[in-house]
Amino acid sequence: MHSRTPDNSATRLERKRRTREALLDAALELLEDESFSSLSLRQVTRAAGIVPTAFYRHFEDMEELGLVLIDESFRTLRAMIRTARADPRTTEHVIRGSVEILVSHVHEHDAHFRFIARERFGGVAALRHAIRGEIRLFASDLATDLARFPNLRSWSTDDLQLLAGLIVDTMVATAEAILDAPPDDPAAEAEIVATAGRRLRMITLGVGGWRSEGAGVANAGESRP
Amino acid sequence: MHSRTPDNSATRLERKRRTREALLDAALELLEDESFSSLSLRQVTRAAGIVPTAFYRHFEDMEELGLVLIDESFRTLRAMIRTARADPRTTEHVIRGSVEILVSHVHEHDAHFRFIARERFGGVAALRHAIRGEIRLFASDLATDLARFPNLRSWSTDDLQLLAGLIVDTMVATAEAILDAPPDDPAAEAEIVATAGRRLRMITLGVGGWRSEGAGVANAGESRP
DNA sequence: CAACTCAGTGCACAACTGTTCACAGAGTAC
DNA sequence: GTACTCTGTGAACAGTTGTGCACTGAGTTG
Repeated sequence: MHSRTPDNSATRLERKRRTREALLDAALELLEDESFSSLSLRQVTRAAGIVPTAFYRHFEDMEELGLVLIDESFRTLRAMIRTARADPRTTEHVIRGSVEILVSHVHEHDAHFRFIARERFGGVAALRHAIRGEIRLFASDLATDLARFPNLRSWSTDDLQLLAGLIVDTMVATAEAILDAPPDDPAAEAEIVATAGRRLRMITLGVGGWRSEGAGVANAGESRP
Repeated sequence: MHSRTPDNSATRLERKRRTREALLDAALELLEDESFSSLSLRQVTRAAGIVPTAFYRHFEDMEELGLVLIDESFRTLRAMIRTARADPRTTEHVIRGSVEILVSHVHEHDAHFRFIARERFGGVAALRHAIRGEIRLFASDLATDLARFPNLRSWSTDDLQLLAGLIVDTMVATAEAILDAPPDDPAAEAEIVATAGRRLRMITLGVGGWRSEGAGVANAGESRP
């Protein structure tokens, strides 16, 4: 072991990782004011403190950087929901907990969430599709989790997907509302949170009376002609 | 009235109106592929067939053009919903009719809706706020309409707003899903429509068992501490 | 018919964009 | 210690952007 880079081992890769992160951070911050498609490579490198051409040492494209940002964002989101499901007792508990965790995480990673909300239907097709795929996956995960609740155990997977989709959409709308609310206005935010909770409760009330079209009667009006 | 421009009266203003419309149309078409903030004045004028500087004869700004587009879009939306409420018998009728009308109008004015969906959380603050205001107003209108239903007559305005918001959000999500679906794929779209109907039905089922926090018990957990 | 209005033109400018290329110099490998 | 690797540099390119300015010429007006 003559000179196996004894203690400052990752010095080179570490430096690279750091400027890469600087690029991502700079982009994320710039994206609070404008949308991705209008964000230029030069702006990002300028904010990151490197020369434009050095960008290509880390990403082939601005699009590639955008996809990495999406991946980052949903990684935190996934961590969030895992916490929310750690202690699932009743639906009421889950509702209250989910909303709380959603809110706190939106605040903690607000730049990421703002980026996601903005690009969900933004100008860059690749980002749109990536985000849409992640949300779909998210709803799918929720559906399998919902299957564990006693009062939903008899539901068809189709109905569970329906319910999960409705819940996820409500959560997405809530997150978007929080991001759009005036910052440092606890009253406005409290109302959003309260509304989110009531909405979810209203939805779960519908669950009690729900009877699937595909189960009880015939499968009427569904994609099967 | 010696020469009150007898029959070709609006020739001049008409020509102006026409190129103005050409600008708006060109912008709308370009906006199908990219977001507003990345759309340049020159692109629009190029597509409209005029020279860049002539743009200023019609709009002071690109932003002003954007706001006009939003106004246009919601004008058609408003016309739509007026039709949907023309014959309100039962909630079931209203649901089915609303979804149908929404779908047909999204198709008819898909460029407008795509623009709205894209800029709802896009990079330009002025457009975001304008759209958000219009949607809020939309939900408000729906709430007053809901008040006419027998089974909702006893509801508080707060609860009606809640319900209306939930419905509008679901409709918005549906419209966005339709726009994002592969075009000319009737199966995918039929599924979206079916899901929308089922979601709305699930929500209205919740209505039956709903008991307002502010009415029956105390106003628990609301913004009043 | 002469005078005027004004939508659209054409040129110019400085600023910014993405990407190329040869090159520096610190970090690493042997 | 020498040779190599590779992140970041700096100049240069062709292209695009928004906007100012003096203009043309058709449409309108009295």
